[in-house]
Amino acid sequence: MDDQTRMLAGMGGLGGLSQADVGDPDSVRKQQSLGQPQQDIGDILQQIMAITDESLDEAQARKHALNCHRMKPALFSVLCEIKEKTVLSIRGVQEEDPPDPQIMRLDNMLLAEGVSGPEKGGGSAAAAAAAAAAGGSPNDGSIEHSDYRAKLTQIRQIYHSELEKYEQACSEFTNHVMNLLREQSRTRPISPKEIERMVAIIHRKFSSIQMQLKQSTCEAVMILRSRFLDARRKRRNFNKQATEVLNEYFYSHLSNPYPSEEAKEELAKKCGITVSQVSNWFGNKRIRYKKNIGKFQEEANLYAVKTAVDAANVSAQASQANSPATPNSG
DNA sequence: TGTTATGATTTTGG
DNA sequence: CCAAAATCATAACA
Repeated sequence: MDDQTRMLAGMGGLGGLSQADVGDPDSVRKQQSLGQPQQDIGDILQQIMAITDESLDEAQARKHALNCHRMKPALFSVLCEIKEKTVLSIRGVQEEDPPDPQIMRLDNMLLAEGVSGPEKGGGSAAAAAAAAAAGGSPNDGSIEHSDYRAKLTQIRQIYHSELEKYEQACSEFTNHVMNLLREQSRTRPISPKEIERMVAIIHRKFSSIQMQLKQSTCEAVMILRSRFLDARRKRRNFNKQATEVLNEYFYSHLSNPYPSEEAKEELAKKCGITVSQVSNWFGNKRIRYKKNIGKFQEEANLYAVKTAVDAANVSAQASQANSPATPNSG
């Protein structure tokens, strides 16, 4: 709380309280009568200086007395004027918060990752978009994906609750300070403009804390992302039956091994893999077959006889309807 | 432990 | 945007 006291102390030096001298018609009348006031002011100043030497109780009583002094409003307005001239002109220039590029970047990233954006629906859409952007193909419905989304949701919840806490603390503190200043503005010159400035300072402080939160959230998302990508990179061979189905299709369509979207979907269903995995497989197969036909000759023959056998079986089964004596080989 | 096979990702070209 | 080609990373194997 050192900061707080320092900030509050720093406030004292600025501004004039306009309503203090406007509101009191006495101050005008008193200022007009010369001679007497000069002595009064000297008197007041002397008493103010003397306060520091007195005990707390005495000082308190004296302060109250000074507050009620008939010359107080006049002195007050003079102080305001002086402060206005000396300090405000210097400070008034470098105002207006420049939008921090750092925090803008963090904001954008959190938005892009679906952390700070709209809840649930939009969030998962953004996550899917992020996943799609990370890899060429969206891997639909995989275990890792839902895992990733669950973790992201967790991060989002933590982020939002922390953010809320900070915002609440900020507004509480701001209110506290504002009340304090308003209270003090009765005894020392504090302009509303200055209270505003004070609030801005507090908000800046809190937003720097928020930036830390955003930064660590970003880091967490990045780590999660990289782990997610690593997990996706982990290769698991397709089962034997799946590769068989794929190879069968490939070698029986060797002249044009480009399955249509529907064919891909069917193959995917048969093999228990995704459509993009089917596409990957055919992409890899085409290029690798083309690169070294010799190496795949054996395989090609194998599947050629396989399909031939299948065809034979089919025709056999067809003929079985006519003559049920035909035996099938295993 | 080195090599190959293979699924996934990235880069490139139309 | 799609497919080829290159490349990466790991499973499977010798």
